[in-house]
Amino acid sequence: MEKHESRRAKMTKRLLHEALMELMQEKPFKQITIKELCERADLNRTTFYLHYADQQSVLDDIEREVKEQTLAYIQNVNPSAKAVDLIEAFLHYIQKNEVLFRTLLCNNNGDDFQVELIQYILEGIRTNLPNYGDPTTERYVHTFLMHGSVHIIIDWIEAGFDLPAREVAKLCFRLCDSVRTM
Amino acid sequence: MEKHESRRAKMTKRLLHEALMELMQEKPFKQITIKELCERADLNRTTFYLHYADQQSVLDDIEREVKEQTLAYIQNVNPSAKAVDLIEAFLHYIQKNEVLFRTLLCNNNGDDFQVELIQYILEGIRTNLPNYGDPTTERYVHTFLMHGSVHIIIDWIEAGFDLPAREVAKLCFRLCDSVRTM
DNA sequence: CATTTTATCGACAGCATGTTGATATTACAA
DNA sequence: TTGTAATATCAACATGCTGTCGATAAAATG
Repeated sequence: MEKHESRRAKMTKRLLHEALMELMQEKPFKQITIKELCERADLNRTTFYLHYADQQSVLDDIEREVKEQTLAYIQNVNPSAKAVDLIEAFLHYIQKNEVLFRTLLCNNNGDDFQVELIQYILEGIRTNLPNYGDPTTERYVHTFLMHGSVHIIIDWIEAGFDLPAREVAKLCFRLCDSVRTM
Repeated sequence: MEKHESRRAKMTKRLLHEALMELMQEKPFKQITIKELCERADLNRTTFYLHYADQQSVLDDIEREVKEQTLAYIQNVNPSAKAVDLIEAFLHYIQKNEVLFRTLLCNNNGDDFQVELIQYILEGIRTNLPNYGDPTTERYVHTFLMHGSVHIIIDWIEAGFDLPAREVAKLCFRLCDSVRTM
């Protein structure tokens, strides 16, 4: 009775995850009701409450999984690779899971997943940041670089990958570098 | 009968605006109900539906007003001022209306007001952007600079204005400039 | 097979929603 | 000032989603 709590339960959660992702491609997250989510997942509404409190909890769960899987993917890349190569690997991973990332990143669901994910990834990659002596200035520069990079990636997804991943990775790298040597 | 549709109506809308801003300082926008909003504004719920369809419409109205007023303020600054001075004027305006901007900018209400406002303002100010020949690259650089600047400003508000407005303006300007000469 | 977990079902009260019709109040204009 | 149109109020109603309950059925484990 250690793991069999997770035989059917995992399947149920998976059904809810898939149903939510489907619905999020059809309408804004705020408009999705629990009732509707259960109908799509073909589950009784009572069952929902055995696993989640509300829609946001389901989304949180999905986002947590995606973060973990993405980081795992990046870490499997040759760890001696340069920063720009790691960014490129990240972008390739996004391309391979286009619908997933488009759904999660390319609209404002009211949470901070956009920044959280990419910050999570980019901070693992983090190249040396500029050192201005003043920690306040450094904090602002860091904010600037992070959010700038985040939105390049989001725009890239929204534009249907109109540049090769390598070009985007190089551009991000150059932009951050130009600030470092400012 | 041309403008008297707006004598009491304007007041009603103003009450709703104020009530919403109050509530948004107390809880996330998503949790605010129409019923609650009307109670706070001391208005009958039926009256609400004479003016707005839902909470988001009220917020849209507020955001539109703030955009207009902010732009008007910026445009009253000496138009021969340098870009960095216009940015500084913008930041001073934010400081003078701290609660307002903190409420509207410093949480994810699920709309795109953050970017819209600041992009709206900064594009009026727009200093020459780098010219790379390639319009796609230019678009990405523009995205990078805009969102980077937006979030410096948001962080600055959240940090309780821990730098003088002039310093933040200069920092934004320098960061954008370092990219232009990249 | 027996036990525990998980899923289903029907039902329920609670609450916010959006609308309606009747009525009162307000603002403006003649 | 008074009449008229616009607004605001009020009570009421049907509707839909919510969260919870108890009882039951199905499924997984050992």
